Amino acid sequence: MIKKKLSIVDIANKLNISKTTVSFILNGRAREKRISEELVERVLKFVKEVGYKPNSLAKSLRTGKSHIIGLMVENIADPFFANIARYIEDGAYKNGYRIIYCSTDNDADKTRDLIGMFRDRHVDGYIIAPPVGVEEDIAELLKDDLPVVLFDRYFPGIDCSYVVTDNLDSTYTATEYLVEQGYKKIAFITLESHQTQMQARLDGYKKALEQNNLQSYIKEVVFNQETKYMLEPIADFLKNNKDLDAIIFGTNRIGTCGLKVIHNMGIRVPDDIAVISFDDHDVFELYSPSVTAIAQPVEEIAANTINILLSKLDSSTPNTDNKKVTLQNDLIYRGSSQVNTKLSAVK
Amino acid sequence: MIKKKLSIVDIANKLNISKTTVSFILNGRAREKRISEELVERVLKFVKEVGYKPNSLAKSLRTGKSHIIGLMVENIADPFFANIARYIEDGAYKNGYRIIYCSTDNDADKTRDLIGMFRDRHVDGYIIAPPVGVEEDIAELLKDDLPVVLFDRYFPGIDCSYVVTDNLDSTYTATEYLVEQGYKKIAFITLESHQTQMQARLDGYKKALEQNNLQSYIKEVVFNQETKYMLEPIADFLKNNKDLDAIIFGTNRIGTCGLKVIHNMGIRVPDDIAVISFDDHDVFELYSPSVTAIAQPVEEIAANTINILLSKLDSSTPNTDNKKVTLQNDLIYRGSSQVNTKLSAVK
DNA sequence: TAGAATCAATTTATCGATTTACCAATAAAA
DNA sequence: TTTTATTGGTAAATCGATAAATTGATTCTA
Repeated sequence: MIKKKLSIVDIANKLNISKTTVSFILNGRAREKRISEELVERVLKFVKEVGYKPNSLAKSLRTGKSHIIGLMVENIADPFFANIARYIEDGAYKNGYRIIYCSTDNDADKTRDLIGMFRDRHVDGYIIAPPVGVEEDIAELLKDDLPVVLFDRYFPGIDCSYVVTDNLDSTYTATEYLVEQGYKKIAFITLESHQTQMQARLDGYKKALEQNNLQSYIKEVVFNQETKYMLEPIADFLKNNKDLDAIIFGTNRIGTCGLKVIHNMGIRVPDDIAVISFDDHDVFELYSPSVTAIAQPVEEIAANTINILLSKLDSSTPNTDNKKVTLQNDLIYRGSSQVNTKLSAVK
Repeated sequence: MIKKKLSIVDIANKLNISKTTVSFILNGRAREKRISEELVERVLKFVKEVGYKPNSLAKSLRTGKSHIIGLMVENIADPFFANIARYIEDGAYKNGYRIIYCSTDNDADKTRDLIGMFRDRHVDGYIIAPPVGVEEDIAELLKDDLPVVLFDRYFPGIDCSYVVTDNLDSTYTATEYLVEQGYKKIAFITLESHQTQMQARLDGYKKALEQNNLQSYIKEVVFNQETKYMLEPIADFLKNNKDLDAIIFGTNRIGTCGLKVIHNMGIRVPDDIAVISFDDHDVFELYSPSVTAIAQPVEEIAANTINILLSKLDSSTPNTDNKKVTLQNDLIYRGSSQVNTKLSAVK
């Protein structure tokens, strides 16, 4: 007894009226089209009764709007992106939009392919944490007047809305903080990457060291999904630089990997070595003693991103300039009695 | 110079042939429809040249297939679900399917709404970690012959494919393990939930205690997105049960929350209290000393789930019976020299 | 009183594909 | 010679919605 799905034509036939009338009523254009109250009610009642729902594919084909937002993150399994995905989902959902997501793995070719797939599915808007190498593809989207918001990183040469954090200032402040505490041999262990946010983090570190005439110790690790392949190079680096007294990790992933190495090598934090990591994570809070972290305002990032996109999608708002938002990170001091401080206040 | 997207009609016109012919050629039905080699080549060449891609909305409307899979998890920000989402995405992607996801928050009403939304978007298949209360909605999907695979939990009364893990055996073995070590006052702190997997975890704990004539200490915490609201009840429970010598946590979330409380209260693990948590997490590995965990085979769960769904979607495979898979969890012994063991080997 | 405006819908076109049904010309079979 | 098959396609129907153009009846205006 499979009840075939009803179409608008079925509704119209059952009520002996035209499907257009039904369409107008269902789209709230009854008054505008001067359709009698009585008929409106009759239709609405019947529609509710039989549980009719318009086929959104057909609707999308005709209107060109899919009410779907394409979300491209580096890796949905990464807690930073997973959390952002959740907040974005909530914001979108409340406004009648759905999310179709995918992970780019920072692979430009894969990303290009995914953008193409989003395009031919006619997503209404794009939220992208873009890998290096897709500048032209983003530019293409913009040229075709499609709503795009980048986050986490951006392309300096492209005029596009984005939401990022003050990466450079954060690592600068964190490094300065370590210097003030008397640390001299401070390493920066990060992922090998040419993305703006990763470069900025590195630059902040370099800037602080230069200003203090300290030597830099930089290790760039190649990303790998398999944790063991990330542990080895970190372990090697630490073995070859036994005199380090502090480390800053460039991402949460490298930070947890680094802690595993430190843990395995029996190095004590902060007695043997001080540690600060970019991105906050339960691990940093629970590690003994807990680890100071540069916490990105995940909820704010997501809220800004989705709101900018929604306002672009809202045809009633005039097509204003692209919004470029830089949010402040929180340096969460741990392992001492200090109070957390907005980085601005530290500067 | 925005180039309007080409349609199949444009292609046909430019080549002075019928759109039907173009369609046949593009869908690989040229031979079947006896279209000349020469024309096939001419069309394919031209299509590639102008970069024409069929509008997948129109295609979906006509064929009824969207090549989209709907994925409903409890919360995409939870590392367990985020990881599964990632593996499922990969499996789907390789087979030409895309994922549209949403978080149910274990809310039956929200889930019902989301199922409805997936339906009218004509997703080809459903992957759902269902909350209690949507039995009828799942049954409805099945009645309409839509491909559904549940995971993480299932409904005993409904004949539907699912992939779960041996929750009962896992907590049973974990509890037995603690008893063998000489622990007597073992608590089970879990989320308040009537889902099958949570009940099974609780049952495993109870079973082991009963067999050993030990008293049970059970605390069920109400889930809350805000961490602080989960810390309080756990802290209260621990304060009121100061003589506990071991705790088993029912999920990774409650486990990390529990560790935070333990950490804050200055309780030492395992000197003051032994800890085992369901689900593995970096936190458990890095906590000092590290925490024994019941690791669910995330990749296997995802692989089984997506494969079962894909085989349902593959019309060439006959519509076989529903597959009901129970995978084994890994008890990862930490904080001692023991080797990890498949639970089966322990039994 | 002819023409315009209003009312309350309806008819028809359209979005961009797939699919069914058909066709004209030639070759092979009966 | 008539019938049937094969070749190489095409025209039209269809999926389920929205949008534009149209309609016939009534009422208002000059």
